Amino acid sequence: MRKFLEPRPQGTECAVCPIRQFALFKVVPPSYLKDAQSRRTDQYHLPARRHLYEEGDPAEMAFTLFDGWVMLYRSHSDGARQGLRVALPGDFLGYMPPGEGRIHHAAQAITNVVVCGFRQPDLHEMMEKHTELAAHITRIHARYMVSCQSHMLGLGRKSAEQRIAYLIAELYHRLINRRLLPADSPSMPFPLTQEMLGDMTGLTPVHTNRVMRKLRTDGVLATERQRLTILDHARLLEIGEFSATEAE
Amino acid sequence: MRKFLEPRPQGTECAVCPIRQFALFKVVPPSYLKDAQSRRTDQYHLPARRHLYEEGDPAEMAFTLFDGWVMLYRSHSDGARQGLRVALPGDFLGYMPPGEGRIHHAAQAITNVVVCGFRQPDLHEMMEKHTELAAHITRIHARYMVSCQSHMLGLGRKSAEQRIAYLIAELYHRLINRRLLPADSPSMPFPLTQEMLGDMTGLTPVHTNRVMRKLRTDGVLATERQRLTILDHARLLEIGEFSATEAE
DNA sequence: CGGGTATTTGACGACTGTCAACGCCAGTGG
DNA sequence: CCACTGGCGTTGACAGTCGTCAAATACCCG
Repeated sequence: MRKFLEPRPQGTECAVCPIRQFALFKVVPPSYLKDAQSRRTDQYHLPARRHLYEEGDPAEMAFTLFDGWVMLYRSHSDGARQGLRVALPGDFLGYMPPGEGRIHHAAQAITNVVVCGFRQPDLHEMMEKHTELAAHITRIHARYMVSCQSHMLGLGRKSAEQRIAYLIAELYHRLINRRLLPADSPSMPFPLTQEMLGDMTGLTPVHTNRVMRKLRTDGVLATERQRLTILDHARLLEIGEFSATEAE
Repeated sequence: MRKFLEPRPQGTECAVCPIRQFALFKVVPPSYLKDAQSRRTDQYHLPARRHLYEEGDPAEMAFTLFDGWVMLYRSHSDGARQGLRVALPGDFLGYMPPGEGRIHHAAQAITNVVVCGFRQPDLHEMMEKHTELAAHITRIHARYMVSCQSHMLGLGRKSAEQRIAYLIAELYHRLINRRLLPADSPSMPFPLTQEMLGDMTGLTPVHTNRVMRKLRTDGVLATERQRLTILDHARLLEIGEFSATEAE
């Protein structure tokens, strides 16, 4: 285990998002769970802003995110970051198939984070023994791919306002679908800084701010510290062209 | 088989790119090949500009591309298309894991195309029997994901010129890596219209044209009908920030 | 030769980026 | 308790890349 991953201290639960399901194992029969348990490392804690891994790191470990939010991104030569995905509790990060040496993106903790780590070779071995696991990882990847493609459509063809509205709507519905937020809650935890919002949407922090102001003055949403309230849900979906059926 | 897929007439081989390997099966032991052969449909021919499938189609079939180029894209509400990937011979298209009802992108033939189709349920069944196949599809997906992420970095953070240079360099190196083009060939088949180039890079056809003109007058490349010659390979990679190691 | 498609070019405008400055707030240390 | 500091959010002025609109030219195929 990397040295910056330390056992989680008592009483430091992440307030943002407690997890209630663990994506990697929920479809695996209980008999395999023992195998899995014996191979996984303990839960580890990573403070906000630290990296779980960086671009070019050897692909040693994959992680299930138990608690907290993580941003996956790639860097441009001028230092700008392009966000690839906001990982929420239950997400599976950093997996690479056998033979791939290095990971091509970075993962940075947005909040304090709890992960469960697996060694990649152990995962590959388990996948060979348990086809359900292989099928499940394939399914997870296919879903990521679809959301990745929606994201590409946004980056290439949508306006700044549409991209931001889409991202907020997507996060909101993913939280609800995972039971990390009550289905009727108008407000949600929102630990992203405006700079990170810009990273995800391919915008500069300054322009992100302008768009957020517009969404606020238009009465679409309101922000408090680390929280976001959706005032006009229908309009948010309409602006972002997000349909509630497409969230994972 | 869909009605628009017709058996390929004699003597209509696609001149652009003959295939020499079939990605889906090259790692599957010969004993499984018989199983695969018995399940796949025949080879089918699709003329340029026709769709293999469209957004929202039920996910019945997946395809291995034998010959020709295919563009995968998603559409924006205003009708603009965002290209997701240019599929080359050997690529695997349209696969969805079990339980997914509909495909979320469209696939349009750029050139005349030959594909080999598989019914999705057959694929799912085969994957359960043959873990190598499941692992291989996972590997294919992971690779697609990485190139998808490079594409996102480009859409979000690179200039028009960088995106176009990157795309051309990527296509060139993918053709070479698949032995569809001699390693030292300075020129390549290039059946994309400038409009499709713009679709792939998130630009308008007009601006695509301006960038292509600049690349031409700067002596980086030259175009003839359906062909593209790279005059200054080093500079093309430099502009696009493409490193030859990242092509599939 | 004719009609449709693709490419090319110019003028203009808008969306978004850049640069710079200021305010707010939380945490820190005196 | 208060000054200090650093991070984040906010705002304005200005610039530039890229999109829009329109039209002319070149090219392909029947």
